[in-house]
Amino acid sequence: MSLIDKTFSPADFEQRIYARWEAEGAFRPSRPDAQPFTIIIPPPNVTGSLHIGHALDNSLQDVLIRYHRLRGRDARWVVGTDHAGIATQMVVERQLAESTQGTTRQAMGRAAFLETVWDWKRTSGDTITRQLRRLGASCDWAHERFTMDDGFNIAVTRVFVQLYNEGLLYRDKRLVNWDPKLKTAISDLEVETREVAGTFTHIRYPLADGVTLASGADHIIVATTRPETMLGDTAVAVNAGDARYQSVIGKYVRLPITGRLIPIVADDHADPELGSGAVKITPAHDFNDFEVGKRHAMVPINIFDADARIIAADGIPADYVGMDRFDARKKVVADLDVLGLVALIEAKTIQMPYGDRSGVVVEPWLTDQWYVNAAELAKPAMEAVRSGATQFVPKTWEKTYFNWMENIQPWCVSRQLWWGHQIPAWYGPDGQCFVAESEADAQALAGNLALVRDEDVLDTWFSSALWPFATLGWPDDTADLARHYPGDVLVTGFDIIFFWVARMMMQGLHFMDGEVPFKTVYCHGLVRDAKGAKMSKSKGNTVDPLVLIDKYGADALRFTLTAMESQGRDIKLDEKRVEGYRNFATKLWNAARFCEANGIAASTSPVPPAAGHAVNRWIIGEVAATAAGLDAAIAAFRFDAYADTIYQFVWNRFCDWYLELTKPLLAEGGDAAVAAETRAVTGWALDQILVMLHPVMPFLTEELWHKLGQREGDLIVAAWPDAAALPTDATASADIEWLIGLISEVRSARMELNVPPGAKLGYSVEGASPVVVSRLAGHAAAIAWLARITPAPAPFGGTRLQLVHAEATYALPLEGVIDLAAERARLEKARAAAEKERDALAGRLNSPGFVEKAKPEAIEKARADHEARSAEAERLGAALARLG
RNA sequence: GGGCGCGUAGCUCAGCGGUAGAGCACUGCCUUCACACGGCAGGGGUCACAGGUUCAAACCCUGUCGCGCCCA
Repeated sequence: MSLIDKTFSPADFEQRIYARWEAEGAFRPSRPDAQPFTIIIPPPNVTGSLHIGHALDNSLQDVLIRYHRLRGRDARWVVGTDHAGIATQMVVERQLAESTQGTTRQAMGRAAFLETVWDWKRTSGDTITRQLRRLGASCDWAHERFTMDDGFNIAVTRVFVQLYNEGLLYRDKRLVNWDPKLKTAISDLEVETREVAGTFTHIRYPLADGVTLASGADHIIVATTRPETMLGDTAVAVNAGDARYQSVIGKYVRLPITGRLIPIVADDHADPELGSGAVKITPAHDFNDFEVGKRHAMVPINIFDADARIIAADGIPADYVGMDRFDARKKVVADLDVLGLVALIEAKTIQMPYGDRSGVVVEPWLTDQWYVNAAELAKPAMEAVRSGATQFVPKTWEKTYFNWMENIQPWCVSRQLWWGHQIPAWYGPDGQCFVAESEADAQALAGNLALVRDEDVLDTWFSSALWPFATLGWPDDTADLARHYPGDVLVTGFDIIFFWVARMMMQGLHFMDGEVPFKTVYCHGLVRDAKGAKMSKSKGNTVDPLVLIDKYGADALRFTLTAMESQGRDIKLDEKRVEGYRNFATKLWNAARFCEANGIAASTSPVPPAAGHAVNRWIIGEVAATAAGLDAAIAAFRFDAYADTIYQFVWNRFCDWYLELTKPLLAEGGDAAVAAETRAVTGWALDQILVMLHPVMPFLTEELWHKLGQREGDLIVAAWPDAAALPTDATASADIEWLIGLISEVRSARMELNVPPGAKLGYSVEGASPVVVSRLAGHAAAIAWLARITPAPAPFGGTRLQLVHAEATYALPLEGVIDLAAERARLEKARAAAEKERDALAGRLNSPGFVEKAKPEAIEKARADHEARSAEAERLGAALARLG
């Protein structure tokens, strides 16, 4: 047995312990007959590093995995990383730009660029997985996956081809959100709408052919936040019911600058209440206008290239061509102004779409892209949640899920990037499309046509959506799949319900014969700084979990995040909390040192030792209650309750009372049998603490587990206490609660009267029931040790400290130094409190309706409490009377 | 505009129908033979506001005010 060091220093053992667990395969012990418990990790970006959000997400998952592993289940935490298409490609491109050569991917070519990304993945790809190990995450590393490994590539291709053949995935020309910086299409979800200060430009469009409005005006005023798009206008729309414009429907306006004639059409999109009631229609660059254009069979006029620069479209003057969209905007307004056509420019807060990765304004742009029929796939995904096959925790997120799913749009899955799964589609010379799992298969479909493969790759989330089954070997029919699909719980942030959770639901149900990918989705909140601000690098308020781990230990960080996780609410992380839980770890460490120094060692059995002494019987019952509380917390996904329950037990019960109450029992000269029993029970209880705390503080508990004695195996695979099977003793419990109450009363009274802490006093007791008399005798040593009072029968009266506890009155002589006024004040205060409660209870008992309508337990309790408070008030009154 | 959530001790949060809780912070005492990253004791809350339901409301219902998030 090794001695427990005087100082608790987590850095000394955390990494050593983790390495041993991993080397021994402890994260996934062979349990072929056990019920599986499966969690799939939200795969972190392969080139990322661990941020505090990961720390939270993975701490919670590890708590669940370790708990169920301790409960004997075949716990498997499926792990791996995501290739993170756009994010990774951006990182590598930035590096290329900043490198000495200052090159670009276009200059390198696709093959060379991809080789560079793979190199980067190989060199930095294990950063995050190393950091997850520092956190203590007990993942199944032996089967680590990557969304671009060979097996995953097969799965992605299979899914793409099958969805295509089922008509659920198709190529279409429609407006997409185009990111002119990244030069790729992005999905609706990757667009974030921001409110920015902009302008609303009112433009006069001259009516052609001499027609006029009802007002006599020779022009129509339209207003726009994006004047440059007028170069691509194909119509002006007015509402059919708008009297102002009746006369011009079907007529034309002469579009300024371009000189084109465009029709005035009637369409409900034009709202008479808004602005002039007339709107310009640019089908190629506005989602609403695109729909208007379709209704009126207009041919959209695209005015931008991929960089959002003006192209030589119909009627656009040559001096505009090649101009950036924002420069073009200024020029359009200037040119219109020269023509006298700018009616008004007003400042206005406008909603602008931005690319979430690039941060530039997204352009609606007409291109050919691949789409998934999400609305169709969403049907079973919604039904699965409605039926309860998959449940969200907290339940409120189900509403969010339904709300989005019910309004789901076609999912644009093609990206004009290089890093990712290249789309398995080939084109013939005339654009004929062949979708197949391999070029050979495509060629077989195409016959003799020369084929060219689609250049684009798939949205990263397309592959992430397959994570719950592709990681388990799909499309092969594997044993892993049979055993671990569906997963038990998915733990993730609410912010990726749409991106990821919903899509896993859709793909999982579709490709796994209607089986959901997971039974429960636990959504946690965001980690914010201590003041509640969102953490961001630009604000400089980020907290690096590894810095906290270095400073306080991984266990303290894990405990903090677990304790602060109360069902989905955002976490405001204050380093003081981490410090506090490090102190808790230290407390337990020192308690274990104390045990070791007192000859208390590892217990040999999960069954509690036979115990006769009340304090020992009591602590065994307390362990049972704690285990039951922890079981309930896990069942309800109350991580905060889990942390709180074990914290209170360890510190406020085990350390503060049990270890203190048993000190006299272990003292020299005591009953050897009782001492032996106490050592055995203490060792057992400490073992149970280590087991019960292990899911949250795995390193510290494993270290102590071995320091306390020879073990057959590691704590990580030890046995969780069976709460229902542990003996509880109500009598012993009442006994010890009485004892704790008495000691607390005595201490409190001593403090209030400034009795020197070390002073030992005698006491007399009056009104003690036989039970109390026997308890006073039985616990005399503990009372002497902790309350510093010993029996010294003496007549009541005179200058004594008096206190009332459990219907008995105790009197402690103070050798004449008692401050009578202070003692009187103390007793008065206690009596007033007792009387106040007594009266409140009487009021309730006498109030009409209470006795007739309240629950019997409530009435019973009120009566008992009333009686106790009355008796207490009387005894305190008697004590006051004796003071004189 | 639609939806969701939150306003409880100085701070961060539990509690969600039967006498207001925790951690931190604060005050006092204690270098007592596990622990000063500690021990013991203590102060501090008209549970945002206004109505309603109930024998009983921090808790349920309605409304108001304030704050946050998501979607359009």
